[in-house]
Amino acid sequence: MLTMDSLIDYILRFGDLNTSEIASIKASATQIELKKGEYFSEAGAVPRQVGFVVQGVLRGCYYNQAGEDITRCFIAEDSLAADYLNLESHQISTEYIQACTDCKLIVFSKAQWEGLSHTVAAWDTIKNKMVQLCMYQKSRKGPVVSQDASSRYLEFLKNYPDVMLRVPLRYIASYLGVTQQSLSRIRKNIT
Amino acid sequence: MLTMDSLIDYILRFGDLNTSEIASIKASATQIELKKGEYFSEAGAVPRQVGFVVQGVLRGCYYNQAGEDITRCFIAEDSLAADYLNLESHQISTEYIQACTDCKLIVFSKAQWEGLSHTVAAWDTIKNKMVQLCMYQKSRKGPVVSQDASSRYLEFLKNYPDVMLRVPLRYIASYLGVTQQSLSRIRKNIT
DNA sequence: ATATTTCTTTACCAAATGGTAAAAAATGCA
DNA sequence: TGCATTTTTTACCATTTGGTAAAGAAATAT
Repeated sequence: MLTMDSLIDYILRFGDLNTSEIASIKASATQIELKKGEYFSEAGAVPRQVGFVVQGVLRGCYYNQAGEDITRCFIAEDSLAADYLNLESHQISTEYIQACTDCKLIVFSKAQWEGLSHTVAAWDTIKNKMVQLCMYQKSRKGPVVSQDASSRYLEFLKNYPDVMLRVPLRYIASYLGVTQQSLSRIRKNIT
Repeated sequence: MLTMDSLIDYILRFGDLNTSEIASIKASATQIELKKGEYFSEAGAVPRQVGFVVQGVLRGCYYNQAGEDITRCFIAEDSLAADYLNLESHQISTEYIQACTDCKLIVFSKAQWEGLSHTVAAWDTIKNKMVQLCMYQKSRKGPVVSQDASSRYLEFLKNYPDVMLRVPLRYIASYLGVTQQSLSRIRKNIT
């Protein structure tokens, strides 16, 4: 289970684990693959699982009032794909998580994810730190409303240089809050 | 100490407290007042305290690369005024927290805030839940880059109806990512 | 390989927003 | 109250962005 190692490395950034704890984490998880376009989780349902991205890029997205498909965030390697908050609160999720490329994920069911607190001493602390870092990064790396479209695009290139090359431009356009025509124009002017 | 009660009520939303725990929380805190325009915390320094807003409105803000004063968030009654993440990580804060109106706050020094884990059993859990809710609300109630300026303004009115009436329009303008002239025009067109 | 589909760019004009300036209104202070 | 300061509105024009349409490029499937 070599790919599990990237998950363990990730978790070790948030707290220590002994050998048996590492084993129980590995035993709780399963690996899955998603084809480009497939959904990891869907709006309208209570979230049932937490994923860790081993390979590929996903996006969190929803349909706005006008029915447009809006990308709220990108999720690439070495980060969590989950609706953290609605997972704990058992509330219905308001957004989809969709694979932008073929993906490999390590997946925990909700019960497995939360059950780890029985076998991993610091699990609650680790879990909290992970969720907080995810939320923090999203807010810090995300587009800022007070910047104009060009600046938001340049920031995006800095924060997600690899994502840029791997997902369709229209996803990036809605993420940055511009039409794809505008984004195309902006790219032209910058080059 | 009647005003302490609003703080205790707030904390009780995140976990249970017994009588002695309530007493130790009250004993750790002090009350302060801020005049309109005064700063609760400043950029460039490691955050030293956590505040709970009893009365008034504050804003989190920073100067962007062009030197413009940008409001990133509003903090009104019954919420926490703090740079949560840099508080724990001991990192230098990148933004100010400034009183938009005369304010009454209940304040914990960093040592007091963290020391409560010794006297309040569920303190770490409570603290984490509070921080997560704050981050979540900011992301959910904040302006969305994919909406146009009018929609962002209308959303703001829904989410912060009282703040609208208590802070200068220019703070709201930078929060919504428009000039105050544009916001003035938008308000005119809506009425 | 060819056809089909999807994605990206370009063009045109309308609409929204920014920048500068100044007037009007509201607020605070002596 | 009257004066000074701050805040908000209005106006003008330049710039940016959106909407519609279509062409070109790239990816995918047959």
